[in-house]
Amino acid sequence: MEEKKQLPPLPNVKKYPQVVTRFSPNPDCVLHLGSARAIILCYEYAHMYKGKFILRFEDTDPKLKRPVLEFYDTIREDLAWLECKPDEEYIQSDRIPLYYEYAERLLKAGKAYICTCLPELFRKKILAKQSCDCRHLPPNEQMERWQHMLDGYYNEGAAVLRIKTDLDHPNPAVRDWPALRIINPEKYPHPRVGSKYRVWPLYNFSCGIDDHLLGITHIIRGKEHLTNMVRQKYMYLHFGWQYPEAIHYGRLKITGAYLSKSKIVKGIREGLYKGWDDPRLATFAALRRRGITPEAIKKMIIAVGPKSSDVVLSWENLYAYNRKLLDPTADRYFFVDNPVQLTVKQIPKVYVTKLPLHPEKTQRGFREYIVTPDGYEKLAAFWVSKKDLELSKVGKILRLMELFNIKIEKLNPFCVESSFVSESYKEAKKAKAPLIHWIPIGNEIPCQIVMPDATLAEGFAESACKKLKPNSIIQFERFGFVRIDQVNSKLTAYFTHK
RNA sequence: GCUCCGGUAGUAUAGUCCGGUCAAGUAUAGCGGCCUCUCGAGCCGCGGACCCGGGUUCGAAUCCCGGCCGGAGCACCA
Repeated sequence: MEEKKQLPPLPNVKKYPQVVTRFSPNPDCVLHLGSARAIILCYEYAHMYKGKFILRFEDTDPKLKRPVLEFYDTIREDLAWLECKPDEEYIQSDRIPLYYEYAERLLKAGKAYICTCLPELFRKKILAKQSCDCRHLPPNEQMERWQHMLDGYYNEGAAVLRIKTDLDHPNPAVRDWPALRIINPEKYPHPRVGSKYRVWPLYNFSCGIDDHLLGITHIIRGKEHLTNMVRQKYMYLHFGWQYPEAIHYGRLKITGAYLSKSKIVKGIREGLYKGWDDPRLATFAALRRRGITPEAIKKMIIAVGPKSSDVVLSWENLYAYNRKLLDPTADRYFFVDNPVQLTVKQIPKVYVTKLPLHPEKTQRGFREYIVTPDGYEKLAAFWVSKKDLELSKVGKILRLMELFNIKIEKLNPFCVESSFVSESYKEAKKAKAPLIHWIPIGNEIPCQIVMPDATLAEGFAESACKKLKPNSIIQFERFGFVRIDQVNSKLTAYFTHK
């Protein structure tokens, strides 16, 4: 049984009236398993302490990481699917004037400056722990330059607002970091606010301002942001703000899956993947389509916890969590992969078989099939999997599950002949007969199963599957769990796992 | 190269702050058995780990130093 794994306590909870966390994606791509750690940790901690969970879209780069309108919604949907609904939502592109206000405050206080140096020149200076000339200009001149950033006097790339830090800081990356830059609004309009703004905040600025303004008490994000915390702390010092608690967890990977946005986007653009929900991807859309439950993801993430070391999860791990949730609830059906015809002779009577929908929960009901022996030979025909017959030879005894036992008499490539030997299960056991599943010919529906590697398994599902609803997760016995995707004249399902 | 993190069984995690109860717990995977009209589930059992080397100490997975390995950051990205 699965232990009820608890998250370790959050630091300094008592310091704050209420715990507030946030998940802040850039809506430039769909979400994938790599984001699960941020989302679930933030949500779970907020709820653990009866706090607040905020969704904040960080869409302040209309040029390099251009947001896409549809992803705002898919992210909201993914969060809803994960049952991590935010209490509040903010969009940074709506808050640009606010950032300007704080930028001006810093400028006026001499805590920031507008730098018009060539990037290479600035780099050289900062590496040598030297200040550039712009740094010393008085506030009124800085304000003038600031106006020029806003009014278009400076072109894209000509000026940047920098936050003053310690030029002696051992890490050159934190020295006088850039906070706002110019992006040509005509060339790079923002999908939400169009060409309204030409000065856009960089991550450390907008994130730092918002974390304070929204009252975030605990920042939970990937450790790639460790130096960003160091940078932002200088700004907090300038404003006299107190920096929130910060937890930087390690990267989460899963063996064999690409969890990088750029690779996913590239694969889709090149047609390698069929869409955001291609089964080979570890996007939430793909996991959802494959029948991975949000609860399984949640349990796995909570088990992994907020450690700062990287983790490489295996699919088996995720499957194990999922299987535990699915096994008690999934109804059982037969699917014959790669069907081969099997005829059985000498069937003594009409068989009416009731197959339980769940082996341990017969109250869930049954599927019923009638096997009527026909003609002089008292013959009936079935579909069985090629794989099951490949292992048998003439003379071998097999049991058709919940039906009767047969003996193989003739093996042809597309048709196997056999005859009835006995009815009881006990005899099958005594003979150590393999149990195989079957579908009476005439009681089938064509069925296609999309496998995790995007290949197809084709065959027949039993006719009872016609009543299934898309989205339900069932188990095809001896085959694996699948999620029903479409039901029409043909059944389409996605393979979940064994 | 520089600046930071981190290294417990195949995988993940507990323990590391505040040394002994840890010859190291748990889950999953593996193996064996039982059970079951699924190759699913369940039950029982088995094997499997503290990166290396020094030091401190009566005693170190836990503290100190050195090394090795892994990761992250070093963008007018987030």
